[in-house]
Amino acid sequence: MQQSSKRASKDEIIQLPVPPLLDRLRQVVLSGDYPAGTALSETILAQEFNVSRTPVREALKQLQAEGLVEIRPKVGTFVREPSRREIVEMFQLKEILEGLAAGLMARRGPVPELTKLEANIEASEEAAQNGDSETYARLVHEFHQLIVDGSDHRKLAEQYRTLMNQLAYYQRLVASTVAHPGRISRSVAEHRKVVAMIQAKDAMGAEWAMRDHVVTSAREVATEQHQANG
Amino acid sequence: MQQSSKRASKDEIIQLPVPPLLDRLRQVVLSGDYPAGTALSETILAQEFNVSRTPVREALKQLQAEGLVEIRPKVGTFVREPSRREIVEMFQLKEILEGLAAGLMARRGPVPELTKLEANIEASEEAAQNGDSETYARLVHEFHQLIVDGSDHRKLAEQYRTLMNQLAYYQRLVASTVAHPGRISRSVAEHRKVVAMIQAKDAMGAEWAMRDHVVTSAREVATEQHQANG
DNA sequence: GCAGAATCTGTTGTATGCAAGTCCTTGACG
DNA sequence: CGTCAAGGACTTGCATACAACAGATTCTGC
Repeated sequence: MQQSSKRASKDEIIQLPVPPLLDRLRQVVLSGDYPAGTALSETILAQEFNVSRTPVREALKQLQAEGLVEIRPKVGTFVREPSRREIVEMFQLKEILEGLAAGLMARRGPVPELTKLEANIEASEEAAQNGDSETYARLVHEFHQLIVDGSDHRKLAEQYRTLMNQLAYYQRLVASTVAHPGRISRSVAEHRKVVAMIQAKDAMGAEWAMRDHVVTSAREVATEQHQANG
Repeated sequence: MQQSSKRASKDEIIQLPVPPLLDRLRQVVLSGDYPAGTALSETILAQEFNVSRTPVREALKQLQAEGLVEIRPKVGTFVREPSRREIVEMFQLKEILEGLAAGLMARRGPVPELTKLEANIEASEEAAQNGDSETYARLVHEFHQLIVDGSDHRKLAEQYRTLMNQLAYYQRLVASTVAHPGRISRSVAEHRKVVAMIQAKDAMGAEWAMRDHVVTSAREVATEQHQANG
């Protein structure tokens, strides 16, 4: 009896009652409520979450390792704003990570994610025709995530997640800017090509189609951003 | 007077007297003195480094994020041993990271690292002819590091470093196994090809030459390992 | 009015105490 | 002899107290 309850707590139910402090703090930073440069006081955060400073401090150090905050010794912790250079670098990493993922997925053959990708493309096309940019943005995000998940590569997925976390605030900025009308159909076509390559088990073709798509998207986003700033 | 000493401490001399605890603890884990699975008691480490448990605890959490140790809640901290699957995954990441680095370096044109690479190859050839496997191993490590440094990509370099840290203990294992006699000359040839592509500013060629080299090396290492175990 | 020094507030960094949990060992019992 | 339960020794997790430092502010002398 005691054993059964213990086993249940070791599976996954233990995480449901209260999410770890680290995740809650990460959500605070990623929520965007605090703009870049905002100071995050350990004391205030501790009161906010009804814990002492010690666990808050440990979590903040983790977030610093993830690149989400910057801890200036003896001064304080601040929400970090990636530099232009860092953003470029992160998109380059995004390119090769997703490229590897697509190639690996092509090698795996028929997996559940492939079916979801096909459904995703159909839904994307429909959203594009209806001009539903919000659903379309969600589907694009889902597409890239399906590629990563379908690669069945844990370390890749982990690095990809931290990378996207660092790009999250930037993504928010560009999400508001509406893409060129022609861009959407071209983007869907690129998605189609990636899926086709995976279906054909053409690993190299899938990798390059994916990388090409990421590069094109990033360039588009950069010009949008440039136009918005200029 | 007091001000001058303070300014000196703000430049770079402050880090020389005593390296940060995190780095010292990382060295402890990477040194290999404690085999995988060894328990690292916070109390003992604290006494060892003449500090309290709190900073030790923070550093250990960082090392867990880096994948070097595993913290089992309420049980203890242990030196982590990557699974076979993780090693395969990390070599795949190594492949695309170094590939990207080589490609970026090709795009950069003449940089100091390129000259060092040429010198490295000559030295490698000499070490190979003399059968000096120890220097050769060191030069191989330097070659890969030069590629990464020459890419001038900070985020890549950072991820590469943590990746190689996780592979460090594994590298130690295979470093003892002597490579096939024919492998060394082939490896040097692959290095030559990478450098040639970079000199020719052929980014794609450099990327693929580098990736091919990494894949070949990894496969060689894997079979060596397999033979040693079987 | 102004330059510079002392002060004061708020922050982080560290040490320590205590509670809670895990695991091993020892003992009792069938 | 085997099995299971209770106890103890060890660990981590958290809360709290204190010291040290950075930055802003105020005060003083001119």
